[in-house]
Amino acid sequence: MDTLNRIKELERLIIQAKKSYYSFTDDTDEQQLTDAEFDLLEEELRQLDPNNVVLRQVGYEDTLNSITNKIKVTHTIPMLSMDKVKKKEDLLSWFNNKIDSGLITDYQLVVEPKVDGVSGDLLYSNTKFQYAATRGNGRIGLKIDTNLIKNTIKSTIPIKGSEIHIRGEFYIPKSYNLKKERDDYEPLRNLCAGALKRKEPIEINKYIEFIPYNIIGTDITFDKEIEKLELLRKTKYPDIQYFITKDITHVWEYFEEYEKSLRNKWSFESDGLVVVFNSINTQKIIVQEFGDTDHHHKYAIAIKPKSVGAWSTIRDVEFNVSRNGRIVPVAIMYPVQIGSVMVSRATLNNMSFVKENNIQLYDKVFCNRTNDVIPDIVKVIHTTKSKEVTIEKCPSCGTKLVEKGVDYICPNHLNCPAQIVNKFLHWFTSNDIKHIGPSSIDKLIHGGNFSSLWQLYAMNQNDLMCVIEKYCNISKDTDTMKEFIRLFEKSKDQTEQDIIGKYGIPTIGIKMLKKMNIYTLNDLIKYKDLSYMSSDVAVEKNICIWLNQDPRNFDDLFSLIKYIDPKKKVDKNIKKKLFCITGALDNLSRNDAIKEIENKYPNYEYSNTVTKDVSILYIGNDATNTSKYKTAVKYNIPIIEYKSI
DNA sequence: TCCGCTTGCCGAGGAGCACT
DNA sequence: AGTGCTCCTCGGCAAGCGGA
Repeated sequence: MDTLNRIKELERLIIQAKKSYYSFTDDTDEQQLTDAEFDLLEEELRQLDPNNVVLRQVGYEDTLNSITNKIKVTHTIPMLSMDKVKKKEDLLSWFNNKIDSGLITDYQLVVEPKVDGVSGDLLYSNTKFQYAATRGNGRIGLKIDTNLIKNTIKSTIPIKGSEIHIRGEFYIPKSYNLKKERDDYEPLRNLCAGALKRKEPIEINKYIEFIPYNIIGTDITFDKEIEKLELLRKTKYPDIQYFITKDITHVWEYFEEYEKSLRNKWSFESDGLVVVFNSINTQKIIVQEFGDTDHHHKYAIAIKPKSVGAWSTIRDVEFNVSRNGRIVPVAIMYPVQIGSVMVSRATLNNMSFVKENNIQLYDKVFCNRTNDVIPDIVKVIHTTKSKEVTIEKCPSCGTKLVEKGVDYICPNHLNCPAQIVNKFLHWFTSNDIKHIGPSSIDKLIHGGNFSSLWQLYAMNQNDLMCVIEKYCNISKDTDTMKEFIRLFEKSKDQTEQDIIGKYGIPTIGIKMLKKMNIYTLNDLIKYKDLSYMSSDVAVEKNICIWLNQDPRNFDDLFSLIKYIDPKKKVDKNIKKKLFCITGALDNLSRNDAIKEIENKYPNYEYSNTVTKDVSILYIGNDATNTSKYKTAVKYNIPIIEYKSI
């Protein structure tokens, strides 16, 4: 068998093994591979084809979505988005801010179009095409079926290197629309995104083009940004026209030229210009000196044109209830065409926003789409019919609303159906559990009388499937059900910290927990102490409020963790935390108590004595006179009654 | 500036359902 | 068994607000 066939064979075996590992059929005919056998297959494939897509998939479980047949791909270098400016002075301050640091000697800037399409990453290995992937969330994208865009993809490029990533934009040229009447113009970006998701190509797929703007690869380095663009010309993909200057004011003049005429001349739709320092060394200096944010580099910026808008009238105001009870007003407008889409809704953020901007029902409003995406009301004119927007009761449960900061809040946090639905939804989305959306959750909660997430985790798999089948209209034998169950099971495999972070305590996400060194419920409960109500640290106060608001808050999270039982999954990076015990415990020996705690909290370790390093002191009866207790008080170490765990 | 939280429109396709 | 309609969900493009 030749190498190529063996590679195909290995791909097939590995994918199949991953699939059967995660399917829940009783298909005993199929022989299951042992882990070792599986590893051997992977190793062999790695030898033959180090960059094979099958090896790059995110863990076994994310390999293949059985419904869409999409494979996840990790971007080892994230595909970041870009910071934006709209005004000349903002562009100047971005530039001057860098120059004023005194570290930059090369002022050259490269200006290029920001093509409005779907971002993509093409991987080439030793000149041969391997795969194309979407940007996804910047870190994990989806593989694109390149059968859909056979004409678009060049199978080889004359650039050597074992791993060459070509980054650019998939787009449909404007000429596609120009053949039509203006009223029939189609939204090209959406159309392109849709076409890339198809199972079978259609006519429109032939129009899709790819224009590269960045190249990242092993064994290649550049001194200048434009060297990348010049090298990319060799790929025979369409090339980006760029403008180069040392003078930032010329950049703005070029932008004005862009708005006036260039934009119309180009064959693709664009949503602004990209400005980047030409010298790669300068880029590096900026990264070192100014860092990166989560989303973008600071050595590049996008200049965005004013967004287009249109007039409409608010015909209604809808009130959404968020998972934390915040009331969010949304303007419902008579549908109006903006660009190539119809807009009928725009958020009004909160009731203070409505009042401060004097927005009323039946007002005439000018609606933008910020950066041509999100509808946004920017001008308001009252009419004779205009009427003040008011709300007193929760639209979901009827509870009287209370004012809190800029928001109106429904205080019925535990029983308000809308809040429960959104809590479920937040958990499902943050855990990447798919196929159960708002509507299904609504039916689950109303029909099935569910009110807490732990109730789902307390069920066995078959009962869960029955419930989902009954209330969410998904039959047991469908791919959707299998995929849902797979993802649901996967959600059990995470640390206690992950669970707390995703659970949705107001203002507390995973990053915040890490910052605060909260790993477990044990770390969390210490904030129940009412002294944190006056804490200067807002998040401490928030946790304190949440814990004391209603004891059922904690009980609910506690039950969820109990049923998920995350003790198997311990983050190895966590330094063990020390705990100590003092005082007599009812019906329990000291040793049993230690075992119990260590079992429950695998990152906790018993310490004989109370030192500064001890994180928690558990106390039993009559413990307040012990020296351990006094030392703990002295060092400000949290003291918790053993009973409370 | 970071983090959490909230918002909209579009096309593709899975799945249920009523009807032939 | 096949067809068309409808509901639902996903993933593509994202930004703005508020608090610290």
